[in-house]
Amino acid sequence: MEYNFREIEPKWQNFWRENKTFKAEIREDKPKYYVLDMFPYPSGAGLHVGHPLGYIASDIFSRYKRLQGFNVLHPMGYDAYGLPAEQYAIQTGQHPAITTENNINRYRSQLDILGLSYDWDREVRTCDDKYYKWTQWTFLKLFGSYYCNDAQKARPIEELISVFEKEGNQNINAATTQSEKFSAEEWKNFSDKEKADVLMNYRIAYLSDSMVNWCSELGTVLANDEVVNGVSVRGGYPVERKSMRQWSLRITAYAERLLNDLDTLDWTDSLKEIQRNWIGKSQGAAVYFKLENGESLEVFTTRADTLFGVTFMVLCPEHEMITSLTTQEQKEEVEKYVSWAKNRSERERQAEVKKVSGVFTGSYAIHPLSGERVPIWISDYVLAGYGTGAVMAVPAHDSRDFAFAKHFNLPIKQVVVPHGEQEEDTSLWQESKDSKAGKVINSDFLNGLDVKDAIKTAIQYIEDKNLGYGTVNYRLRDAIYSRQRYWGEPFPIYYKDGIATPISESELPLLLPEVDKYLPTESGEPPIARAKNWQTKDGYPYDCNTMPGFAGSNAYSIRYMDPNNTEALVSKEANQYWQNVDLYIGGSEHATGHLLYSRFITKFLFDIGAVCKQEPYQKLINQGMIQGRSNFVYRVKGINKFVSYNLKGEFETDPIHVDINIVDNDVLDIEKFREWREEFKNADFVLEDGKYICGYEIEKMSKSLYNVQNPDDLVEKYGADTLRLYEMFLGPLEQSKPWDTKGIEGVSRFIRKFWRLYHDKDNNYTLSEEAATKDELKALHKTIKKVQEDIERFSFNTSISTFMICVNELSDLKCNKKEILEPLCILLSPFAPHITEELWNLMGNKTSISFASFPAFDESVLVENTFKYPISINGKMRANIEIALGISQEEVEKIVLANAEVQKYIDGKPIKKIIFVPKKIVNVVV
RNA sequence: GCAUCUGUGGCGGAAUAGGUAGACGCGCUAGACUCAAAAUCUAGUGGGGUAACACCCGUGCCGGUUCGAUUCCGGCCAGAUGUACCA
Repeated sequence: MEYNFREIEPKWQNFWRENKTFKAEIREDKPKYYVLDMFPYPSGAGLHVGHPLGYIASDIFSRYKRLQGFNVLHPMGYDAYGLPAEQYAIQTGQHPAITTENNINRYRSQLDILGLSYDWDREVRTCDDKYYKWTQWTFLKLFGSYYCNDAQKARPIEELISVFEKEGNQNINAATTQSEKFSAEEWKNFSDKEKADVLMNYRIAYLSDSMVNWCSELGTVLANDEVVNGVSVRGGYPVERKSMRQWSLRITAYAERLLNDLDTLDWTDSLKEIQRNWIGKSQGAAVYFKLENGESLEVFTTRADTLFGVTFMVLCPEHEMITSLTTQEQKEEVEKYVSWAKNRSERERQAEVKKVSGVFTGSYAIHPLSGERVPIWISDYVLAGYGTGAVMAVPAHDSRDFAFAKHFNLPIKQVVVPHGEQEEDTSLWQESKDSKAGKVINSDFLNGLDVKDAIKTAIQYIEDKNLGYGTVNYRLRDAIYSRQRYWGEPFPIYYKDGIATPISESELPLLLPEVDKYLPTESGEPPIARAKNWQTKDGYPYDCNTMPGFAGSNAYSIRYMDPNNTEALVSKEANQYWQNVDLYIGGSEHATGHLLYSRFITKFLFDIGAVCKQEPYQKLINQGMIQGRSNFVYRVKGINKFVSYNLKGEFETDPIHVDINIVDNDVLDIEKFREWREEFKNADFVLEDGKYICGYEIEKMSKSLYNVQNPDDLVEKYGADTLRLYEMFLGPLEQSKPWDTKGIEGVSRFIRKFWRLYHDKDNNYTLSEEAATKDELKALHKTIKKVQEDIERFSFNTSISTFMICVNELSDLKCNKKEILEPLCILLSPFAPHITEELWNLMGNKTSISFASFPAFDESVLVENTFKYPISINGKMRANIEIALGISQEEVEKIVLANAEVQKYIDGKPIKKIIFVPKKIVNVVV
C-alpha cells in the first residue's frame, strides 16, 4: 500500500472545516497579512483547470505567511450578479437567484476539494441583500457628494449648497458639467427642479443625457470597457451610439489621483501602463477661435506650436454649434451628413476609420494669431467625447488632418522643419510630418524656436492675450453606471415630481423586486418596471435601472474585513487592523474595468472617511491564462474513415475536434471514440504503429472545442496535492501557457517518493530520533533557503524543483531522521497541505500544521572551508581548483598558476591580467 | 499605428548580483527486478566530432560594452496581450 490520498485528503479537509482552522480574527499581537483572489462569477460551466491557478498560488502564499506568524485574512466569495443567469432566466423562466445559487454550490464543492485555506465565515455574495445594502449605501454617498478641485477630494453636496446660497457658483472650483454661472440671488430664485438640475451637474453619481453604447440585443447600455471593436464583450452583439438619460460616475474627477498613485503600487509595469493609457493624460492648450457671427469656438490642442499651420477647423457631427454655423447654401448637405454620421453603428465607424468623409459648413473662423479666415468643416473623425469636440486642423503635421485636406483639396502649410531637413513643397507630400522634434518656420514670433520651446511660448502668448489657456485633457470618460437589466442592484432613488431623490440610509437595502418576466416592458422600460408597487410608500416611483456588473466588486475587498457588520460597510476597528489587500491575485483582463473602478471607489471612500487607505490593492499579480490544448482526428472527405496524424498527407481530410478526455498523450482511445458519438460507431481507422495519433492545437479552453480539463477528474485520479503542485510546476505564474497533462506523473511520483521517506517498505511509519548527518542537514537547509527565496518572488515552479532535488538526495542518503523530515514537512505544507498534515499528525503533533513556524535556516550548516573555483583562461572555462576560503588574492593566484591544467592552457604565454572574483571565478588573461 | 511583455534542447521550463547555459520535470534510449506487465531503481539524453577523450558550435537575428553577455546597451525580426481617428 502506498500513499492513499483518497482517504487522507477528505479527512483533513473535514478537520479544517470543523476546527475552523483558517478563521481570521483581529489579533493585536500578530501582524496582519491580507491575501485576496479576484472572486469569480459563478457560471454554469463550473471551474476548469485555469481557474484554480491563481487560487492555488494565493493559498500557498497565505499558508506560507501563516507559518511565518502572520495573522492572515484569506477570504472568498462570489460576484453573483451578471448577464448569463439573467439570459438563462429569460429563456427558461427560472429565477436568476436559483441559477446563481446552484452554480455557487457547484463552485464551492469544486473549490473545497482543492484544500484551499479560506475563511468561509467571511464569504460575500454580491446579490445578497446584506451585501448589496452597502453597494447601495456607497451609491448614496456618491450621489450626496461633489468633487472639490481645490481640496482634491470629495465633499458633501450640502457644503456646495451653502456656498451657492452665499455667493452662487462664481468661485467654485469643482468637477462639473455646469457651465452657466449664477449668483446667490439667482440661486435663491431657482425652482426646486432647477436647483436639482444644477446640483446634478456637480454630484459624483449623476443623471445626464449622454451618448452611450447601446446594445439592442442585450437591451442595455454598456461601459466603454465592456465594448471591444464595436461589439459587446459579452455575446459579441453590435453596439451603437445613442443619447439616453443615464446614471454616471464622475471618475474623471479622480483621473489625476488615479494616475499619480499608480507610482505607489507594487504592480507590474505593463498593467500600470494599461491604466495610464486608459486615463490618457495629455497636456496642451485650449484656444478660442472667434467666429464671424461673433460667437467663439474652443478647441483643444497638444501642439500649440503649430497654430500658424492651421488651414481649417473641424467639428464633430454632434457639435452643438453646427446649426448656428451652417449657412443657408450648405444647410441641406450638412443635415444629410450629420444624420448619416449619427446613424452609423459603432462598428461601421471603426471599420471604416481610414475612409475620409465630411462636409463644409459654409462658415469661417478668424485665426486668433494671423487673423486669416479659416473654413469650418464637419467630420466624424473628430470625436464628440474628447476635448471640446472640435479641432484646429494642421494638415502638414497631423496625419488625420492631412488625409482630410488631401481628400477635400484644402491648403497644407508647413510650419515645422524636422532637424536636418529643409522646407518643402507640401503639394508633393504623400504624408504629413507628425514628428515632435524640429524647428518652427512660417510662424511669426515662433520662428526659429524648437518645437518644445515653441509650445511653451505659444501657450504663454495666448494666455497673455486672453486667446486661450494651458490645460490638460484626459481620455478617461465618466463611467455609465445604469443598466436596463433585472439581475443587479436597484438604485436607491425615487422620483418626486420628476426630481431624483435618494431614499434614506435607514431604508436600505432597497430589495430587488420580483417580476413575472425578465424582459423589458411593452413600453420599453427596464424589466424592474414590471414589478408591482415599485414605488415608495407615498407612491413615488423608484428608479427602474440596475447597477452594472462592476458595482458589486468595487468595495468587496473592504467588506471582507467586516462582512457581517449591519451598521457600517466596515467598522473603524476592522479597517484600521486589516488596512488593505497586501496581495491580490487575478487576471489582467480587469485592468481597465474592475481594477480602475475599485481604485476610484476606494479613493472616494477614503475622502469621506469610511476607509483609511487610498489604494485597495498594494501588490497585484496577474496569473497567466491557461489555454486549452485541443486534439483533432482527421476524417477522410466523404467517408467515415479516420487517418492518424502523420499519415493524413496521403488523404484529403477534415480535422474534427475530439474530446481530450478520450485521448491520452495524443493517442486516441479508439473504443471510447466509437462510443463517444453515434456517428463514429462504425468508423474505420488508418493507424500508424498500431496507434491512432491525434493532432493538436492551442486554443481557448471552451466546452465547444472539447478541450476543457476539469479539475475534479484530476483530483479523483491523482489527488489534490498533486494537482496543486502540478499547476504550479507548469511554469511561471504570470505567463500564459497551454494546459497539458503530460507532466503530472512527475509530481505524482514526487508525492509518493516524499511519502516513502517517512515509511518503510510495508508502508509503516518509521522515523528515527537519531541525530542527522552533515550531508542530511545540508540537503535540508539548502532547501529551506532556496524555497523561501522562491516563495518570496512567487517562483513556485522552481521551489517545487528544489523539493524534488531534496527528496532525491534524502532518498539516496536513506534518511529517515525526524530532525530532517519534520522541518521538511512543514516547508512543503503550503504546497501540499493534505499529505503534510497527515505526516505531521503521524509524527505525534496534535495541532494543525498551520500554526507551526517556518523552519529556520541555519547558514552554518552550509558553510564550507574550501571553495571550488572555476578557472577561465581568456574568458573560457578551463579548470576547477579547490581552494581554502579566506586566503588572500595573491595566494589564490599562485595556486592557480601552479596548476598543471592551467599551465597547459597558458602554454608559456605572458600573463597580462588576473581577475579574481571572490567565491565566483578566477580569470587569467594571456 | 502606438504601448507593454516574451523569444533558451523533442516538450514545459531553470540560471536570484555579468561568472562552468540547459537545473527540475516530461518524453525518449538502454539496463536491473519480473514468466510477463505495471510500479520501482540505475545509466544516458543540445548539435557536430571521437573507439573514448580532446576539441568545435550553440540562448530569435545583427552590432556594441566587457577578461567574460541568456543576462547590460543600440538596431532589426517574430509571437502574445492591451489599445486605437484621443487632436
